[in-house]
Formats: sequence, structure tokens, C-alpha cells
Amino acid sequence: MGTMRTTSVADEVLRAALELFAAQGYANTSVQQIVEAAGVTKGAMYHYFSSKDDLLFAIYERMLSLQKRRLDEITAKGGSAEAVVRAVCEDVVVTSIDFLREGTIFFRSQHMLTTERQKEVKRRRREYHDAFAELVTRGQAEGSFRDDIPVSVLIANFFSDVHYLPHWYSAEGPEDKTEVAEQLTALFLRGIRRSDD
Amino acid sequence: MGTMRTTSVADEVLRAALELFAAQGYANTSVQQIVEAAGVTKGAMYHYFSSKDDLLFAIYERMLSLQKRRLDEITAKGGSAEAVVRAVCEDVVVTSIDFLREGTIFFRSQHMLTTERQKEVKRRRREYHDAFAELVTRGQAEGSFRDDIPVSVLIANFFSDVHYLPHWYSAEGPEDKTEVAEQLTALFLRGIRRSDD
DNA sequence: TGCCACAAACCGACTGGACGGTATGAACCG
DNA sequence: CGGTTCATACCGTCCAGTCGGTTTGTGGCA
Repeated sequence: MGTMRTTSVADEVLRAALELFAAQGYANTSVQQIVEAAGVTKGAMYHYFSSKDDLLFAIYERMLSLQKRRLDEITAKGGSAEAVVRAVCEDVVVTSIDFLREGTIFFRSQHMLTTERQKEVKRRRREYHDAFAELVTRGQAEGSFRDDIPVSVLIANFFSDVHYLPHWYSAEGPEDKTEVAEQLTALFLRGIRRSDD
Repeated sequence: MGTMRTTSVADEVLRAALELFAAQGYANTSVQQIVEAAGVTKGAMYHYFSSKDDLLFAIYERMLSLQKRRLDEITAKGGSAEAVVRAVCEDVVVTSIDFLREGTIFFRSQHMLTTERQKEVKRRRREYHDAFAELVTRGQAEGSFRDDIPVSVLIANFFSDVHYLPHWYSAEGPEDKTEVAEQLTALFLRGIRRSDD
């Protein structure tokens, strides 16, 4: 039970921080607010986290790990580049909708991290980016993807959709998340597919 | 000449604020830093701006006005929905690249404004959004755009590209801005165009 | 032209409060 | 007892915004 408590304190703090950062922004949220919302005290919080920006990083870390893991799992299943890309895209859209608040914080508050941690985040995102780029390159080699537009632009065209989700998608809105995932993926694939126009 | 000086102080402050907000973020930039970078004093600055967040809003205001004006100009020229959409898209990408720093600040720091000003910004963006949506709807009526995907998703698919530019486009990079504009627009149009797959 | 009155532009030291982080020690546990 | 887990009071810093005062420009008047 002792172990239960220790983890539950850290978890409650992270949960509260996530909520408040998403609602008010990182800079507008004080440590005091967080610990009050979590039902703990500052002393407890600083026992598990070394600083305020440590909280931010912990939130990022969770999301980065999750996304990379899912990408690897899907890629490992194998298949044509197009099939893999489709599966990856649909999955990342759904996942991003499940973690909308994390996304909001992520894209807003990266620059509030220390320089080292920003580098770490960039490194992790680059891993993801490069793995995805390899899929696209493979698709070009297989002849299913166009090669008249730079890969960097093609990739930006998809990442942008994921990036933008927190800005428009609403859980209360009419759109279903799996439908949106299929639609955005379809749009991306139609754009990237080789065809004679 | 007196008039020259007054405007140049306000302009210098805005210029410095733009630079610093983009480089360090709004919350990490002190008013003192801004006025030093602008070569003026706090007193001078507070003579022209009522608060720090007034600076932020002024930056937004400039960009919002510019974009809306350009949209209206292009729409006014007339033409098929597809032609107008193409022109609008290419223009907004180029403009957004010209104002990359503004975009960086915009998407990062909106939530640092007062509630009223956030509303004002949202209202202005909605104006733009609705004008664009009308173009898309017209394109559907003309039979050139698909109608099997909600307009909101189609629009998000394009706005996301614009939104994402500050995150990947580099002026020193290999891509030319007009080329990128054409490429992103082509990808969007291919996605939105009605066709029998 | 020289002088005055008034206003706008500008200066910069100061303040009041918020906030991240710490120091100290109590309770509890093995 | 030694170490972990927390509670509480406190500290030092930073910073947006202010305010009394000074300079600069401007129009009127003799």
C-alpha cells in the first residue's frame, strides 16, 4: 500500500498539471494551483519532481513514448508501404484525439522547457519523423508514391493535420474520431499517391 | 518630423517585441528586454501601449487584417471556385512564410491574451474561416469539389498546413516559398477535388 | 522675432505582489 | 534508528505597471 500511495501522489500531480496546463497554459499555472488541484502539498510534489518544468517534460515523455511505440508496432507488422502508411496515419490521428490535451500543451509550451530538454524532445520527434520518412521513401521506391514533391513537404502535409487537431476537433462535435482519422488519411494518401493527372 | 518620431518609437517597440516573443516566447520576455532591444524606455513604451499583452494583440491585429484583406481581394477578382481556392491557398502560404515569426507567436501565445481579446481574435479568425468555407461550399455546388467528406474536415486539412509552416519551414532550407506554396496547394486540391476513385 | 503657456512625449526609480523553490522537521515504516 | 514521505513556513527574485518629474514641440500674442 505504501507503494500505491507514492505512485498515486505523483499520478495525481501529473493529472492535475495536465488539466491546468491545457486549460490555462503553462506560464499561467502556478505550482500552488497544481498541488491544490491534486490534493497534495508542495513538499510532496517537490519530493517526486525536481521542478515545474519537470512536470511538463513528464507529460511530453509519456506521449512521445506512446506514439513511437505504436509506430514501431505497426511498422513491425509489415506490408506494402502504402498499407503501413495508412495504418500509421489512422492510428496517430485516433491516438492524438485521445490525447488532445497533451497535444495542446505539447505544441504550445515546448519553448518553456530548458534548452537540454527541448533538445531531447526534438531528438525524439526526429526519430519519429525519420521513421515515417523512411516509409514514404520506401513507398516511392515501390512506385506507389509520387516523387515530384520533396519528401519533407509530403511529410509536413500529414504531420500538420495531426498538429492541428487540438485546434478544431471537439469531442462534443459531430465528427467521430475514427471517421476523421479515415478521412484525413484518405486525403493525405490521395495527395501522396502516384497518379497521372 | 515630430510625427515621424512618435510612430517610429511604437514601430521599434513592436519590431523588438516580435523578435523576442518569437525567439524566447511571450512569458519569457520581460518588458525591460523589449524596450532595451528597441532602444527606448519603459515610459515611452507605456505611452503608446497600455500593457504587455497589448503588444501581443497589436502583432496579431496586423496579421489578421493583412490576411483577411488579401482573401477579400482575391475573392473579389472572381472566377471558378477552384481557381479562387487555388489562388487563395497559394497566397496564404506565401504570406505565412513571409510572416513566419508572427505565426510562431500566434499559435503559441494566443492563450496569454485577456479573455476579451482572445474572443476578438477568434472572431476574426472565424471570419476568415467562414469566407473560406463558403468558397469550398461553392466548389461543391459547382461540382468540382467532393462532398463525401465534411467541409470542416476539408478546411482543417488545409489550415493545418498553414498552421504548421513555422514548425518546419526554414528560410535557409532548400525549399523555395513559392514552390512550397504550389506544392501544398496542389496536394490540398488533389485531396478535395471530386474524382472517381 | 522673442516670449510664454500649455500639452504631448518621454524618463527611470520604485513598488507591490506573485511565484518557484527551499529549509526544517514531524510522522511513519522497516 | 536510518531512511522515506511528506507538511509548513519562509526566502529571494523577478517583473508589470506606476508616478512624479523633465524635456521637447507648438501655437498664440505682443
